[in-house]
Amino acid sequence: MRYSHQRETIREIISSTNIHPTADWIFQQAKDKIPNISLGTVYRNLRQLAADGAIRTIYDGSVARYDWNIEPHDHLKCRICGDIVDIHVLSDGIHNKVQKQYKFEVDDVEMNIIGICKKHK
Amino acid sequence: MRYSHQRETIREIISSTNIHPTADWIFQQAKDKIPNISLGTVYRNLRQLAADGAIRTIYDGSVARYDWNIEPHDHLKCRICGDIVDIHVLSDGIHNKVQKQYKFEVDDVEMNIIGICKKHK
DNA sequence: ATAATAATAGGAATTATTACTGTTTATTTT
DNA sequence: AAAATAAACAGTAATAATTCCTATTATTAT
Repeated sequence: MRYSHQRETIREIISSTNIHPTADWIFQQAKDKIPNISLGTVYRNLRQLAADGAIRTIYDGSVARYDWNIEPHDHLKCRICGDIVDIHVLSDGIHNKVQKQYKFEVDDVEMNIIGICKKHK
Repeated sequence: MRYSHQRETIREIISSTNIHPTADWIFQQAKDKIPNISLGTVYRNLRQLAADGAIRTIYDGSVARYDWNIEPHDHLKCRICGDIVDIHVLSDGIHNKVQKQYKFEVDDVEMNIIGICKKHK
């Protein structure tokens, strides 16, 4: 993958936040640094970075969000404020259990816990 | 919620399969029974049935699928054939752990395990 | 410095989903 | 049983997220 200023900018934007931004949020931020960057460029690079394992794609309902944290972890999503927080609750045990019990080769485990965060209850 | 023939047909179609169908698949099936049913009707009823707790909405990447199984359970998704299978691996322990550790009121836990099923490895 | 080609901007196209509107139909009231 | 009410409908337009296309630009190897 050849170097590109646009891609590096996108990578930096994602790395700088914990909000698990959408493509459009990233696009808005990127425009401050590269005024004529296009949305297609953002999407193409997000796809490439994810394929490359540099970032992780997470799904919030049906909209894609991006996470710089590529370590195995889970998400807590508040249905009042929409905040998504990284947590780690899943043990590696599940990975092995599924592998054996269902003869299923596990590549990725995505767990999203939806509810109400402490600020809103 | 007033009775409707369309809604009952949609409910039956979902109940009759384990493939976790998309709205469009349900629409195609429904047309065999009600030739002039419209896609909007399918979407409206899916939303109502889900809000009512009669069916569950699951997200396969960014497309919505529907599941008649409303008991707590998890999903195994094969990235070769796309099949989604219901499993139950998550203990209630996680629910309680999150509740206490993060003071987060858990409503729903969605876990999707992505990998390769035994037919394809 | 030049050639080869990956990446870009800008816009059109696609896909999934929701919103709108005049009509139909299930239920309630008379 | 007929009339009134409003929920649900079909058909279509609109929206949102994402991908595709094409002529141009930028990076890298020679």
